[in-house]
Amino acid sequence: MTNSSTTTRETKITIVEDNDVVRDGFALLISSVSQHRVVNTYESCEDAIKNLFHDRPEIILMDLELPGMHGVEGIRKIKKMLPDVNILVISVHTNSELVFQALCAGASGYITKNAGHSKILDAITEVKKGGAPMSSQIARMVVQSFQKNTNSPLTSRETEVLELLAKGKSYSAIANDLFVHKETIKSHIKNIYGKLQVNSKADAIEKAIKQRLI
Amino acid sequence: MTNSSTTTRETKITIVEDNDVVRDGFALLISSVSQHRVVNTYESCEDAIKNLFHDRPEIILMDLELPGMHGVEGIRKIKKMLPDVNILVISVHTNSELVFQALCAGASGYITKNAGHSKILDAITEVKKGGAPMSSQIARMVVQSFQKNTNSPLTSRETEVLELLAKGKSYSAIANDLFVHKETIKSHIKNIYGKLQVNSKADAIEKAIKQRLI
DNA sequence: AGCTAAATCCCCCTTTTTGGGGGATATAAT
DNA sequence: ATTATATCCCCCAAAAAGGGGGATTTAGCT
Repeated sequence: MTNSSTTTRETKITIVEDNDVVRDGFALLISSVSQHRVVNTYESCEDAIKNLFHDRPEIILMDLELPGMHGVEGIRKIKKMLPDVNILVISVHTNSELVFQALCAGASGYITKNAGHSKILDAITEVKKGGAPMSSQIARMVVQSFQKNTNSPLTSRETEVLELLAKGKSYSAIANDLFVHKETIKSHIKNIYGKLQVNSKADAIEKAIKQRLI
Repeated sequence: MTNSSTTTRETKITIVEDNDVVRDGFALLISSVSQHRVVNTYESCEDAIKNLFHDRPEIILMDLELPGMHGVEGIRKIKKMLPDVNILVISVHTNSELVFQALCAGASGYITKNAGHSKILDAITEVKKGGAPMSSQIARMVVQSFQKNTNSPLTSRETEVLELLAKGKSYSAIANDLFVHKETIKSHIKNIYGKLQVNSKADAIEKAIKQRLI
C-alpha cells in the first residue's frame, strides 16, 4: 500500500510480554485502533532485540519480569540501539527500586498492569505526543523523589554546606562559595557529623541521601 | 449542614493566582463540580499563608509568578505548615529549572496553563487519588531527568568509579567496593580526568552531572 | 597475527584535605 | 536569660588527592 505524504502514518508498535494471553490481549487491543500497527510481538527481550532493526518500532510495550534477560536490561540495550524508541513499561510491580531502574534505563512511561484497557491506549497516545504516561502511584513516587525531608535535623546553612560537600567540593572551596572562612565550614561539618552520628564525608552523604536531607 | 459519616466529604480547595480573570475562572470551573469546594482564593502567597490554618485546604491550585513572594518559595512555606496539602502548580512556564524547583519545593503536580478546563479538573481528581498530574511536556522532562547520556566518553568501569567518587568515597573505599586495588582506582580516575578535561574531583563531578554521565 | 581498548597493578613524589580536640564571639530567636 | 545559629581561631596527625612515570593481561576487532 502507498500512502500520500499528507496521510497520517501508522505508529509501529511491538510488544514484549511472556504471558501469551496478556500479549495477545494487548496486540488485539492495540490493533483495534486504526492508527496503531502491531508489527511484532515477543516473549523475551532477546527475541525483540534480534528483530529490532527490522521492526524499527516507534513504541515498545514491555513487561519487566521476563524469561532470560530482565526487562530493565532489555530497555538499556534497546535504547542503545534505537535511542528514539519510546518504551512503555507495563508491569505489576510498584516497587520503587524497580520503577526507578526502569526509568533510568530509558523507559518513557510506566503503567501498572491493573490499568484498564483505555488507560493503556491513552498511554500510547500520550507517549506519541511526547509525554511520559505513568500510573498515579508511579507518578507520585517519581515526584516525591524530588522532595526533601521536611523534618531535617540540619539547619539550612548546614544543609547548604552538606550539598556542596556532596558535590565533591573541599572545605576551602565551600568556604569560597559561601564567602566565609574555611574554619566556619569545618565547624558546620563537625556539627553535621554530630547530628547525623557519622564521622566521615562518605557516611554523611550516604545518610543524608537516604534520609533525603539533600 | 450535617453530613452522615458515610457521605463523601467535599474536597476543600484554595486558589493562589494574581490574575483576577483567571482566578475567578478557576473558581467557577472548580465549583461546578459538586465534590469540590473553593473555600478561598488569593492573589498572593502571603495572603494564602495568613489564612492557611483557617482554610485548611486539601488542595491548592497555585500560580508561580506572583506579586511578592514567588510561588516556589510559597510552596516551600506552605508545605512546612501543612505537610499533607497537595499543591498543584498551574503555570505558563515550561522552563526546566522552574519546574524542578517547584517539584523540589513540594508541588504534587504541574499543569501548564494552556491546558483545557477538563485537564485541570482531571488533575484535581488525579491528585486526590494520590497521583501526580503533569502536562505531557512536564512529565517527559521529569522522566528524562532520570536518564543518563547514552554517548558517554567514559567506559562502564569509569562511570562506576565516578559514581562512587560522587558519593564522597575515597579511592581506597572505592577500591574496596569494587574488589580491586587502590592503584587501579587512581588509574581510572586519571583517565576520567583526562577524558573530561578536568583535574579535580569537584570539577569531574560537576561536569559529569551536567553532561548526565552519572 | 597484530592492534587497540580496557582493566588491572606498581612506584615515585608533594600538596591538600580531613577529622578530632580544644576553644571564642556575635546575633537572632524564644 | 537562655539557646540556637553562624561565624572564626589554634593545634595536630593521618589520610587523601593529584601528577609523573611505568607494566601486564584480557578481550575484541580487523
